[in-house]
Amino acid sequence: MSLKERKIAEKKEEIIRMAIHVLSEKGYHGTTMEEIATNLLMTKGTVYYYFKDKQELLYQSQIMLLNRSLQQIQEIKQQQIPVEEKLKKSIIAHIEYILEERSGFELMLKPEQKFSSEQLAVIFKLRDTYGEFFDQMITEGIEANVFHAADVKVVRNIILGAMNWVTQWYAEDGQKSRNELAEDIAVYLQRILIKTGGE
Amino acid sequence: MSLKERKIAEKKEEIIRMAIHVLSEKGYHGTTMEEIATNLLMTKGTVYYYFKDKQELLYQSQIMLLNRSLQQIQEIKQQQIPVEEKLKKSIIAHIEYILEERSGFELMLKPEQKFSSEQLAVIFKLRDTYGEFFDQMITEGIEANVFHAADVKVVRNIILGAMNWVTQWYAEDGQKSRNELAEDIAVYLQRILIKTGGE
Amino acid sequence: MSLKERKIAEKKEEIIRMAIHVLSEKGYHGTTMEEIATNLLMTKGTVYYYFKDKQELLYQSQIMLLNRSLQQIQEIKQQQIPVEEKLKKSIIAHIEYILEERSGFELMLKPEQKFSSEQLAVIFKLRDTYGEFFDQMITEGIEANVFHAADVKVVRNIILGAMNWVTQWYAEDGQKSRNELAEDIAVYLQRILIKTGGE
Amino acid sequence: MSLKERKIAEKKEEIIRMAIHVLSEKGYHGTTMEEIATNLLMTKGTVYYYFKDKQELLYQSQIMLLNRSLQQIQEIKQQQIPVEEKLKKSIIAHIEYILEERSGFELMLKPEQKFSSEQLAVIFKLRDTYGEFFDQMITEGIEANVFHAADVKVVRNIILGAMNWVTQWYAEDGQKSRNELAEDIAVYLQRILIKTGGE
DNA sequence: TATGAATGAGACTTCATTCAT
DNA sequence: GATGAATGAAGTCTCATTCAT
Repeated sequence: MSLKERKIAEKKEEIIRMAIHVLSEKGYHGTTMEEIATNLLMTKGTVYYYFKDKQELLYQSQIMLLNRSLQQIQEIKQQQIPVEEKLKKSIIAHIEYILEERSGFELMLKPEQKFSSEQLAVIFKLRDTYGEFFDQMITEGIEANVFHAADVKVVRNIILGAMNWVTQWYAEDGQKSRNELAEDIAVYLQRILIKTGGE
Repeated sequence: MSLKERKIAEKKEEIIRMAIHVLSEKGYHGTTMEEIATNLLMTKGTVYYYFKDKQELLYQSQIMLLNRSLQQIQEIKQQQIPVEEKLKKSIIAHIEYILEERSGFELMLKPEQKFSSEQLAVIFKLRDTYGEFFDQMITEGIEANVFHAADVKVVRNIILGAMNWVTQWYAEDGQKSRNELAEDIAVYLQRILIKTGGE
Repeated sequence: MSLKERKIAEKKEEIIRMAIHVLSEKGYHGTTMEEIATNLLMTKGTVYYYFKDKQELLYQSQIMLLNRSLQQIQEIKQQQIPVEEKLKKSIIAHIEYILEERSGFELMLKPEQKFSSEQLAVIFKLRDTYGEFFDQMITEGIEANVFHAADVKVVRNIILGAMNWVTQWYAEDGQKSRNELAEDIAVYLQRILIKTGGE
Repeated sequence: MSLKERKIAEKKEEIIRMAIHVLSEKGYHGTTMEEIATNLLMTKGTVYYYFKDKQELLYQSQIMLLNRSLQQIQEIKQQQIPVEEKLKKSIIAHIEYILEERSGFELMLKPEQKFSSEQLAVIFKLRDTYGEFFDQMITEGIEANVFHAADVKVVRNIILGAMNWVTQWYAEDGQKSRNELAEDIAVYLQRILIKTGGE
């Protein structure tokens, strides 16, 4: 039984991965069940066997993306390192992940148009939780007197925007590797927060 | 003749404005010719009289948005004020404009999917020009010894990302007005560049 | 304008007539938009231009059938003839109409499964009104001392059932014409109600 | 072996009963193999193990319904009671049965659309036999000088129609129990046939 | 200029049916 | 005997687009 369930879970994940992939290239409306299926060498019918409709599949895709992000940042949070270090690691992890999946945007945009209200509630909850991790790090830094920021939420969203935007301009063939780029951006973004000597 | 042409131009602009509006709410695929037309109290046929197809209409919309942005920043560039001031004004103008139109994203994303290669060439040209304005300001600041940045292009894109992302999280009902928000963000983003005393 | 509206109304009616026709042969689920369209030498798209969806088209079909029936019986009601005569005429008209359209049943069955609650409300209202015409005739006959019946509603439904069932067994090739058959049935059904001498 | 066969027969009957049940609520096209199976806590595959296809299953359902009806009326026929009494009992039995199963209609309607010609031959044979029972009772009554009717077949079909229609209007919550209703209808329908004093 | 009827391609979805296990 | 994963045909519906008026 557990074996069978795992098989199903695997198949579902396989489909979700493909959905995320197509999604990242074609966008929500441009993604068709046909294309997802064909890429996996199955028929539409099979996809519908595992997911009741397109919305459900894309919702699950979004959930998987969000959960993975949350897991990453949660691990970083538990490490015994200075808060500046945590923030830096979080930024790097986020950028590397988003470049890996290349699908950050399509699903983030106008989710109200795409999902049901129950689905939205879950999605917003996860997003909030993720955002709050950043808030906590920033607040912690302020309390430790290494950061300064009048409006934590604004700073958090500046950081998120700068990170998410990366998929729109980073060219794989560029001079910098993903990791180098992520490191650089982390450094620049830290400058917004870090307190400097004189102050 | 010139009068007739102006009339046509006006009609086109009217349609483009509505297209931008619908686009900002429904996204590229979600925007239908029908809806654009109905909102303007005309029929689809009329829209097709002025624009040969949907792609052309949305392309013109994108062009209009980009040109207006360019105009704004060009005006700022010509002002006789310190470079920090110019950058700040540019950031504020960009954010206010993007919040005004709320359509920055849909068209910015994955333009390869939406436009023909000729159209893309024009779009990328305009985007580049816009980006270069920021690059120039940053470079100018570095030369004037008020900014510091190892990789101008990365910093430019951090700034663009942070600004564009605003549409995704700014709530009109919030405590801050658009202008206040724009000012705040401008201040935070400057921190990335501004050289501080000790250095 | 009125001309244009009439044109639309005509087209709609043409489609409705065909819908009723196909419906009477294939049943609700068996009726496809494709078949309705093809029979009319148009494409599905055209049908959808006039009716927003299948449900709406079949609902309009039902409404048309009911309204025509109501009109018939209303005309009979206003005639200055004895109540027995009215009932007889109503029965004959009903049977001839139902044999003409051959679609009485499919739409009458389980309407709850087919229509929205607003649509159902209208349908039930019309059905009730129609049934009440029969009730009124029966009651009138009782008051005039020519009919007798303890439970008017039961008798009404016996009559309706007997009439509607005709489509299930009447063979066009039979010895009796539609009119003869209708007359016969009317006579038999009257026996249920007519008071006989001795009583 | 006989045990095994009985087991199979039982399973088949179980499935048929559920098919009849679902059918009565959803209609022919609305009934899915999936729903029948799920309601029985089995899978579609199992249903297909016992019935080669949907048509076969629904055909068997129809046969079962018809055979049960036939059995009932056959028992009544053999009773040593006056013919009026037999007819009355037959009517009551029919109505009670049809209200019990609530599925009389869906399968009776347009069987040509649902079954193969071999299947149809059997169904029509059974229906005819059933109808003839009524014919025989009517004829018997005429010969016994208690009934009068010029066209037996028409009267038979009036009776069948009135009875079958009951499912369309009888409300379980009504003032009358099923039995009371059946009795009432039987009385009214008898009026069509019974000879009155003067004649 | 403007309309709106008509089209057709393509997307989503359902479901009877098969088949290997 | 029973299962359930997989399929494919068919149906509903949307929408960009055309064209005669």
